[in-house]
Amino acid sequence: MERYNPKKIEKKWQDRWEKEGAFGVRDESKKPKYYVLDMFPYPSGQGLHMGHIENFTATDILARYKRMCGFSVLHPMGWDAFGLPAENYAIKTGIPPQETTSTAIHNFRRQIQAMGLSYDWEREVGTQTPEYYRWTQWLFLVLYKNGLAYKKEAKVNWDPVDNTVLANEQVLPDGTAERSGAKVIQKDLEQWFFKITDFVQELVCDLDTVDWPQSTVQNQRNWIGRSEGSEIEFEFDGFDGGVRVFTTRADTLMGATYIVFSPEHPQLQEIKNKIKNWKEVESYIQEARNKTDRDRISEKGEKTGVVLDGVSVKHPLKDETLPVFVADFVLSHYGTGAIMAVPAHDERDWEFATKYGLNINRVIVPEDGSVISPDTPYLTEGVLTYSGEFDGMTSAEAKEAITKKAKGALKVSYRLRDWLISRQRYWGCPIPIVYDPDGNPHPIPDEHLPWLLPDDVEFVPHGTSPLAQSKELQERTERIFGKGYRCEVDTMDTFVDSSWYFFRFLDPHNDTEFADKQRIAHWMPVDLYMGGAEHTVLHLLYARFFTKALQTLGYLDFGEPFAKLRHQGIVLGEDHNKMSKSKGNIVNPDVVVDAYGADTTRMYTMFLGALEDTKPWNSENIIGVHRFLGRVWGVVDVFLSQKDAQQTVGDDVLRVQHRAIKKVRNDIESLRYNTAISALMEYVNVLLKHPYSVEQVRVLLVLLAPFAPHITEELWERIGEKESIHSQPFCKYDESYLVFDSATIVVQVNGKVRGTITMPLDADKEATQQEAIKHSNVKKYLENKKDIDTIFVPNTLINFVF
RNA sequence: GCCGUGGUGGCGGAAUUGGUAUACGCAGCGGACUUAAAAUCCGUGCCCGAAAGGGAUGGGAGUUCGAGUCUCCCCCGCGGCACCA
Repeated sequence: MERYNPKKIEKKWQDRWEKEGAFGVRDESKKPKYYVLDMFPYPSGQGLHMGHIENFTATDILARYKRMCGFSVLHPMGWDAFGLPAENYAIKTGIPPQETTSTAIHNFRRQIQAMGLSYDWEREVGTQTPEYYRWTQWLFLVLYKNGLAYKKEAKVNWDPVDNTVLANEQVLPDGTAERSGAKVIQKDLEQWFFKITDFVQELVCDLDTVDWPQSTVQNQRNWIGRSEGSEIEFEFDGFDGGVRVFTTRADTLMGATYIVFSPEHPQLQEIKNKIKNWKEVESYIQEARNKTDRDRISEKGEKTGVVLDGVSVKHPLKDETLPVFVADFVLSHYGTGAIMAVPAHDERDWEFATKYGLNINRVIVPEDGSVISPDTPYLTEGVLTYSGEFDGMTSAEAKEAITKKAKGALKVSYRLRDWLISRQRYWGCPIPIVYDPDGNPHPIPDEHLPWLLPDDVEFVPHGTSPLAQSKELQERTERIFGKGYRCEVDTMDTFVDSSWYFFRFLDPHNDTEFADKQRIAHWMPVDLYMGGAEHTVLHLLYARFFTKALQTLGYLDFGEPFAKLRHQGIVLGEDHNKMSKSKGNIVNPDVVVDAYGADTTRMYTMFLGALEDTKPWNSENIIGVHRFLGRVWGVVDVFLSQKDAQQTVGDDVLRVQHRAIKKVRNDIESLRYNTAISALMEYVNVLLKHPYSVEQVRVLLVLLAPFAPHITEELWERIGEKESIHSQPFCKYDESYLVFDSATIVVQVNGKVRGTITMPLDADKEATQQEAIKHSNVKKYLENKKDIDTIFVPNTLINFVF
């Protein structure tokens, strides 16, 4: 038989699998289901990167394994195809995004097929197709009709380079846009929002019910930012009404010395005739409005504010009045938009109080009675002092007691805000809303969906949405709805497209529903979802929100879409840095596949290290996996040439064989592919040194099939099998081969290893001890020793201690 | 600053409940085959030491007969959040 040459076999099998539709779902009803899903890629012009290869290979191994274990496996692939890069490219070159996207998708599909990935191509979806976005629009309208999508004027993040509004999530901590890198500015615009905050409780609680990486759950929690506290009212002194504040430290109420409004607080307008210095206050508010949240902080931490002249409030539990300020360090969108300041126990309030010469009343001391510095705020909880009847209480006790006494209420606040989905861009899903001549919004009726994206637009941005220039769109709108109607010209954030695609895969060609109810009931939730950790906040939060919204509206009977989630780690360049064009360390999958074949590329990517770890690529190490496949080829070659000779297979070989089966099974189930591959290597190393027969060859090929689908299919055929190896049942192990009749026991003296002995299985302490002291290297340490204790662990270890 | 996560040979990395640290692979070294090279195969393989032995899992302490694994303190890397009261 000739040498192993992947070029000669991989294409052959890929073509055959495609022709036979080998990986479509069959037998949906009889077998247990398994839905294994990849985060679908944005089809960029660069083609697949190593992260995709790692991601897709990992799920492919599991999909193939589950099929062999008798599951009906749903394993689809699609394209998150709307988005800025294609549009920006169009602005530069004039080539329409439709064209570049279609080219990119072709290239992605070619690369994916060259990897031998077992997707069900019948179910391919692309978010940019009218068949798909028709249902994105339907989803928008469902939310709209149920009050979960609304339009309001809002201060929004405006990206002056991409000429679009951004979600908070798309603005980096330094105040620049994630995409363009431009400094984001503030602008007041009418925008569409989804009411994700309606589901905030479930979004937090249900995190307890999913099998997700700890860090991802934690990131979601951080983002949602739940905190328990109290709402307490401070009445105005001399006129009706009061200021409600939110605090998590009600225990410090007796130390509150002033009140601060955020500049956007609506109550300021209501009481403006009481404010003697309104002019000054108003100009401060105006100034603050022009700043981003980021700007407000980054001014070297220096806090600014203006006192409200003529306004003060009564302390709810003390006979005191407190001054009131407006200051932009207080956020309008969190809590009640106003705070009680306790400078003795809050860094920000301390800073502000120091600057403006305000009172600082310490009311908490450490529980252990230690002395604290008078020059800094004391931030930790402790015991109350100077708090009248509450003195001596701990912070925890006082929070409730003080809230009650002050006629406040316990309250939970969240950091999460509603999701702004309007984008002033072309290459996205049109928002299916028309405005009548009076400017009132109306949903576009179902019969006009999909509401098509026009193609008579220029791509160069003008600061308005590109759709506004489309003659066809305006004519269409007036033809259908009447003279004077105009339609919404913003498109949706592409995260909307990608937040429900996992439903569409269940029923991609359905033109009456987003997906058939029975199919949803059958396949959901996703059993394993795999993708990059960069989506731990946005995509996953939005997908969970949609699922919960659809559940509430009766379309689903579950609230969490992804039962189990895992992230593949980042594949670094050979220099241990993140792959990037500028570093010139990008490993191109096409080049690797061309050099070694898909099977080697798949296996090496999995052999790099633990799936979830960040690990560097190494172009020298890959040869090891390639050699391994060459040896597998050799094992079969030897078998074929000696087929007629009678081979006696030793028990040692059988034991290794069954151990390998068990290890490979367990490791695949727990996604530890690197060690599964090691086990296969050990098995092959043993076969190369001992006689084996057809059984060992079959086991080897079946175990290896999920990892290296081409070579195993080829060799399976060569040993005379007629059916595809990928429809064979996966190997089972026989426990009796894993039980040994003797055990190697480690002999230690004072905890140091001095030798090993072999004992019958389950030998008792007495027998083991007697055998151990005969060991020459042990004997010399035990001579002339008295009071020897013996620690004995059956079948494992004996330790002499003195 | 807060939350999470990680630190093991020259390199990538293994190590069920605490029980022979370094599996598997790369590179290295020695050898076989070959006119030669490539490819392939066999052997070797943490450090110090001639050996006996001793020392090693970021650093330091502790629990234990026994610690990569458990506890505490510190250092460093990575990810997230950060004026959220």
